Amino acid sequence: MNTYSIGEVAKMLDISISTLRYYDKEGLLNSVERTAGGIRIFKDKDINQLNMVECLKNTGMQLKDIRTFFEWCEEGDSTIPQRYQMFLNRRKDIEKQIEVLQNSLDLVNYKCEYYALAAKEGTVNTPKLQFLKNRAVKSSDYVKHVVGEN
Amino acid sequence: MNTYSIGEVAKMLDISISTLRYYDKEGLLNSVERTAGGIRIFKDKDINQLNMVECLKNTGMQLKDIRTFFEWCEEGDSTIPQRYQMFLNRRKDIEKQIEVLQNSLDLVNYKCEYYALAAKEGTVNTPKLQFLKNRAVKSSDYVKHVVGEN
DNA sequence: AGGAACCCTAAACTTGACTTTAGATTAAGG
DNA sequence: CCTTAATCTAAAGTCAAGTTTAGGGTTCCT
Repeated sequence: MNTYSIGEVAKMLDISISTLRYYDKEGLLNSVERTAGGIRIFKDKDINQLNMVECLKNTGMQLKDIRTFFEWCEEGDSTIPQRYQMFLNRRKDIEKQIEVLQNSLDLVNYKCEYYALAAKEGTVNTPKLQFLKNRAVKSSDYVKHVVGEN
Repeated sequence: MNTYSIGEVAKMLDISISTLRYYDKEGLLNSVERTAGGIRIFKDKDINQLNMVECLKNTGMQLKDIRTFFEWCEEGDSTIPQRYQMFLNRRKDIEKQIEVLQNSLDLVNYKCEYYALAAKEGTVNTPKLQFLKNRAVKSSDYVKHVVGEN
């Protein structure tokens, strides 16, 4: 089993040392060991847990909820239902986020087209842009809803 | 042209009144008019701008950058290149975010399967779960990278 | 044994995006 | 005119997720 200092972990995972210590304080690194002198010794298991933290954080989960999940894991099989429910919720949440982003991407794609043309024409006041706008508005509910003058 | 009070706008867009005032203070509502007595009068143009704010916020943009964009819009055609570049950047950013979320979703989907089975078995210590894990790890680089014990 | 490089904690500070509070003003209806 | 609901501002407070600072300890190498 490999071991790593906090500095090594910071480099490996591209997380700052102070963030790692902060995570520890917040209970996200329950299992890191220490030397007799109090210095943290990270093992592969901890690296793994940190990867999980990053992943859950990416989905918009708060640290305190991630911590709760790890606590459930430590509590053992009795918390399987909670953990299952958490991942079901997470799934719904992520799907919703992707949908929202996809809508924004539709609008942004339209804006890219719009400004590419505006850049070529040197102005925003040209009939070609009206044409573009009409086309976009017909193709997407979200674009129709948000598209403005600029 | 319709006009709306701040309270009406708040209800229509499901944004709190204090948030609207905060946006105004932060320069995101440059064009709202006021009565002689100083009360805000929102027009459709402002509603539109607020929709744009929501959209850009959804993509993770900061208010001050959204404000900069609106300032560019007011400056006129000379800022078309900046605006174009902004939307190109936004597009890249959103695509990256969707990718990250998709990876997390892959892992979460695996976890849902995992815990569905664990819930049925009443425990996490069963050979069936090992089988599931091996299968998942073979199918996705990201799942392989993050999947841990729980 | 001594020094460089690394690590430690506690506590205060930062940032972004709001929300809350307090006290005053305005607008609309009877 | 008077009340009442809605609005206003300025300033302080909140919350999450860190970062920074200050002042010490620990390890490793020679």
